[in-house]
Formats: sequence, C-alpha cells, structure tokens
Amino acid sequence: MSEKTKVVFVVGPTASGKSALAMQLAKKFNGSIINIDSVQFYEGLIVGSAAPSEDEKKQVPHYLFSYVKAPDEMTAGQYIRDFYELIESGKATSPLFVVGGTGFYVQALEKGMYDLPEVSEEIKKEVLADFETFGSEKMFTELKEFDPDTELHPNDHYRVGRALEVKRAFNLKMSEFKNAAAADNKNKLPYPSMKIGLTFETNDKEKFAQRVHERTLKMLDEGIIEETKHFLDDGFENWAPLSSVGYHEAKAYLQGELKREELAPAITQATMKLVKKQKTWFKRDEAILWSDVFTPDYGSLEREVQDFLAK
RNA sequence: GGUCAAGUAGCUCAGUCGGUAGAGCAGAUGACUGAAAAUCAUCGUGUCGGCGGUUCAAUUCCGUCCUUGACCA
Repeated sequence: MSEKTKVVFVVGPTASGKSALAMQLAKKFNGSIINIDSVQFYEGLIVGSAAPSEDEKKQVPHYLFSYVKAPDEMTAGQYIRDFYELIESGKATSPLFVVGGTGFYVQALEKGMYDLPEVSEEIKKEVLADFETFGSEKMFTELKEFDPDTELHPNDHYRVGRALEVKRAFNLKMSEFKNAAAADNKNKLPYPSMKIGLTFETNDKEKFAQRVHERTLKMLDEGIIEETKHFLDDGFENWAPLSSVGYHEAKAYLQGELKREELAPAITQATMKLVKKQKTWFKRDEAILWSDVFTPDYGSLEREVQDFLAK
C-alpha cells in the first residue's frame, strides 16, 4: 500500500467499550486494530483482560495481542520497537486503530522515549538485592547523590530502582532524560495521529460501577479463576501481569486469602480504582476527543475520523 | 437464667497508668519516561454502645442497661 500511515488512538478507562468502537471504525475505514493495553499483550490472559475473541479477530486484522509468553514481561520500550517492526513489515493496513487504556504506553508511543537498550538481568537483580540488604533509604541516597535533580519520592522504590538501574547500566541520569526528551522530539510518532476517547461523567459513577460489576460476573463465568490457576500451576505466581486487576484477586482466592463470595466485589472494587486512575491519566490530555459511554455519538466520531483521514 | 469476652472512623482493629484518640483497608484528589491493570504522594471530629455515679476533668474507673459472641445451665 502506498497510502500514508495514519494512526487513530482509541483510549479511555477499562469497560468503556473501546474495543467495540474500534471494531466499528476499523470496519468502516478498512483499517487494522493494534493493541495498546498492557495486559492484552500476554498470551493466556484472555478472559481477565477482556481481550478480543477469535471471531472478532477474523472480522478485522488485530495485531500485538496475546503474543508475549510467561515468564517474559513487556516493557514500554519493547512495545515501541514491536510497533515499528509491525509497521515496517507492511502487514498492518492503515488506518491503524491503536486501542487500549494504558496511558503510559500511549504516551511512550506518541511522544517517544529516550532510546536505551534493556537493562541486563544481572543489574536488575543486583538492584533488587541491594534494596533488600541496604533498605530503600540508602538506595535513595545513592540516587540523590548521583542525580541531585531527581524528583522521585524516596518511597517510590519501583521508580528509584529503575533510576538506579539506568545509573549502573549506562551511567546516565533519569532527570536529564526528561528535559532532553522534551527539547528534542526525534522519537515522536512519525505519522499523523488523532485521539478519541470514551469516558463518563463523575455523576454517572454508580451507573458505571454497575456495568463493571456485570463485567466482573461475566469474567468469573467465563473462567478467570481457571485462567489464573493455570499460571499458578505452572509456577508463575510471581509473574508481574498476575498482579493486575482481576488476576490479583483470583490469585488471592486460589491461595486462600479471599473467600469465594468476596471475590466478585473485590474485583469490581479494584476495577473501579483502575478506572479512576485511567481517567486521571487521560484527563490532562487535551487533544482527546471525548464521547460519553452512556450516550455515545458515534456519528460525530466517525465524521471526525473521516475528516482526519481525508487530510 | 448464669459466667466470661467484646462494643472506638464505612470495614478490621490499636490506644488512652483519667486531660475528648490513630493505624491498615476502603474512599477522595493527584503524580507518572522500559512491571504502568504496576508504583507512589496528600487528605482522618469519630455522640470512643446508652444512661447514671466518682472526679476539676471520664472514651478510660465504678454501677446499671442494651447489643453481639463463646461457654455453662
């Protein structure tokens, strides 16, 4: 295809109907769907991540779904590499509907990240071990002495750990990356793009919670517990994706920390927390064209997409 | 009916040797550059079960009543 590559992001909180909307648009405009949901990358995490069905995948080409196998873990950097590899392969036809609720990955793809290779397993393990032996206070001190401009909170051991990995592996300061990335845009998405989103008004929170509750029951019915058990049986209980919403609770139940009757309410509650965090993330992005979950104006969304593609 | 526990924040519980109280979870708000559905930050006035008594002062001690649980009848 000689046509220009164009990207339409479809974002918003979980359970908002992004996938269905993307399907509709992809059919109408003859495009492809590309995943940008941090859990749907993984093979075997289907029910709990509400991944698209085989039937849906037949109707429209889907890419970057269910392709990372345990115990491998995805990273935003790897995602970007996979994304461009897919585009360069020429397999995915434009327009590309990039669908998912993981704001961090959307940002990484859209604005770019500093270009670094993965940190070696040795260094990752070393940093982790040092947290154990020296404690988070000492580790933060190490970071602060190396990079006095760091804005990380001492308790945010995940980010402090990552900053120390970058220090030890590449002798580079995270705080400088941020400024450099803002100043020069060479890693930005090189294609024209637009963003549409589905969300709901704060007043409709109860209504949305009901929707999430029904989705939870559906997941339990479709076997999220069995899906989780499969990974536990294979010895992957510490696999990071299993600490995501739904799997985390199913795991707690399977390990006897939650009663069966507590499971559904716990999943719904955790999902609503996720929803709130996703709303907070996307709220600050003024470029997103929003539509309401309960009163979606698909017609106007289609027109917006049409206009964008016609340019 | 009797004995013994327990009744403190939406929930689970600390605590006050008498000077009106604080954690975790939940909730609200926000941050976010390779785990991100993760990680982290900020936010705590509640008849301390009711009513009496002692005291300058009671959620804290005493009495009594109510509720819940366990045990004994």
